[in-house]
Amino acid sequence: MPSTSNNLDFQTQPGHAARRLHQLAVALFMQEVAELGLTPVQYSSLHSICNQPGLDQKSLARAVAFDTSTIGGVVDRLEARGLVKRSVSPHDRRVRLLTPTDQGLTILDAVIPRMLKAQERLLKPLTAQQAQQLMQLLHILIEANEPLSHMPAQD
Amino acid sequence: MPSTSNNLDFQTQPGHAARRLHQLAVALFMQEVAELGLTPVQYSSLHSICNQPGLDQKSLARAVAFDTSTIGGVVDRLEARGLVKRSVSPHDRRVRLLTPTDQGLTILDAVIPRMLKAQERLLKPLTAQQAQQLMQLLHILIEANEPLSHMPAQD
DNA sequence: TGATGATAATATGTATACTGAATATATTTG
DNA sequence: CAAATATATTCAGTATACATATTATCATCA
Repeated sequence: MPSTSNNLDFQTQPGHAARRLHQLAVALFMQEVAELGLTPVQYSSLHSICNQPGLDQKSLARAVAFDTSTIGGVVDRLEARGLVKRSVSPHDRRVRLLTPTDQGLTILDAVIPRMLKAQERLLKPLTAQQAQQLMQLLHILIEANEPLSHMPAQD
Repeated sequence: MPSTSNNLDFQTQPGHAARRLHQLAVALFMQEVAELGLTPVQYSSLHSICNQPGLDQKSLARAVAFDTSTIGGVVDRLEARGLVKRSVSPHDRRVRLLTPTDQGLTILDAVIPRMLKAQERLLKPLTAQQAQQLMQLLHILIEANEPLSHMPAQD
C-alpha cells in the first residue's frame, strides 16, 4: 500500500489554495458584471486596448499575461460583440492593431465600478492591513516567478 | 470620453493577481510532474479517491471544490488511463463509486514528491514566516467565500 | 535578389471550468 | 401504486489556457 498518500492533505497546498482563490475571484466578478456579459479576461483585454489604442496582439498578450494562442480567441469575441476593431498594421502586415469602438469604451466605463465591487467583496473578509499584506505577498510571488509565465518575451 | 478607464490598473487588482498566482502554480506543477502526465486537478482527484476508496462523484466534487459537471470529464480521463475505476453503487444506481487501481496508487506515490517540489518552488521567494502568513490569508478568504464556490452543497 | 531564418497570427488538439438542459433513478405523496 | 419531486450523473455550449503546427510576412545576407 502506498505510504505517503495518507498523511498529506492537498487542501493545504498553496497550489490548491491558488486555484480556489482564482475560482472565487472569477465567481464574484461574474456575479457583479453578469449583466454586461464580460468575463474577467475580456475585461482586462478591453481595458488594455482602451488605454493603449493601436496595441498589437502580442503586446496585449504580454500586458494581460496570456499565451498568444489564447488571446486570439478573446479578441475574436470582443470583436464579434463590436467592442474592438482589428486592423492590419501599415508598417507590418503580419501585425493586427487593436482599437476600441465607442461601444467598447462605453462598456468599459460601465464595467469598472462593478469590477471594483467584486474586488472589494473578495477581500472583504480581511482587515485593511491584511489585504495590503496579501497583495504584497502575491506580487512578490508573481514577480519572482515571472520567467515561468507563458507571456511572450519582451522585445 | 470615458473618464475612469485611465487611472485604474487592472494589474494591481486582487482578481488579476489571483489569476497570475494560479497560472504560476499550474506551470510549476506541470514542470515537475510532466513526466507522469497528471494535471493538478487530476492529482487532487486521484488523491481523494485513493484516500477514500468508494467515494462517489458528488463527494469528490465537494472534496476538490469542483462543479459536478466538470468532475465527470476528469474522472473520464483518469479512468481512460486506468488509474481509477467507476462502478455503480449497489445502494443507489444513480451513484458511481470511484476506486483507485493498483496503477493509480502507484502513480499517486510517484507524483507526491514532485508535487511537493512544485509547492516549495512556488513559495520559495517568501520567507517561512511570509509563506505561513500567505497561506493563512488565503484560507481566510477561501473559507469566508465558501458559499460562492460551485461545489455541491453538503448533505 | 533570392534563399534563409525570424516573427505575428491563426489553427488544432487537450484539459479545465462553468451554465443549463437532459436522463436515469430514488423518494415522497396523494 | 401512480404522479410529482428530488437527486446523481451526463450532455451541450461557451470561455479560458496551453502546446504545437501552419501560414503570412518581414528581415537578412550570400
